[in-house]
Amino acid sequence: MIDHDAPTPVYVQIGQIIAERIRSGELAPGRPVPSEKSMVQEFGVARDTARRAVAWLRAEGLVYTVAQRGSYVREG
Amino acid sequence: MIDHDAPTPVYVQIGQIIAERIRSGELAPGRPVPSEKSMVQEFGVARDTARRAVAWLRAEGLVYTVAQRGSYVREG
DNA sequence: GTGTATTTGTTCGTATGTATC
DNA sequence: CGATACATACGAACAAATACA
Repeated sequence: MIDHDAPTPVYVQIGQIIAERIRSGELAPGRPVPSEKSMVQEFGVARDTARRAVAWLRAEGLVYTVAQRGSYVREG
Repeated sequence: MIDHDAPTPVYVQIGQIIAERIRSGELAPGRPVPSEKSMVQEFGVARDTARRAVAWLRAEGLVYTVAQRGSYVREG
């Protein structure tokens, strides 16, 4: 799943996996994306890495984050 | 603000800027100095460099650091 | 209304790898 | 070779706001 030896940073790999779930419709607009904690568990990474993944998704314009709530798939 | 081409290391330049704020009274004794993160944002450097700046300020005896809390201007 | 769990926000500590000077 | 600088990654601790039983 995650390749720590790949040239692509782990946080980008995770971001791309989530992005694929969005693109495929598995994660529909308005729906919450996995929490940092669940990403830590699912991918076996540090919270720092999970946070970077979410930040990457935000930078890609795919999600938005609400403090103390979570991140959600952007509409449109 | 920061001159990456100067002979003085960037972390020292930042340390001197903070030191000046302390000397001028802008940062009073007991008050927290900017966090590593805010230094990263304000000066556009890596966290590593921000940490070196704080370490420099500690070495100069101007601040002390509390884990998971921050660094503060030394009294006296 | 009260407490507990969840979730993001923020902070410093540590280590590794790469590149440059 | 050593110092500097950046990027990545994991760890630890606490705060604050929200959600829920």
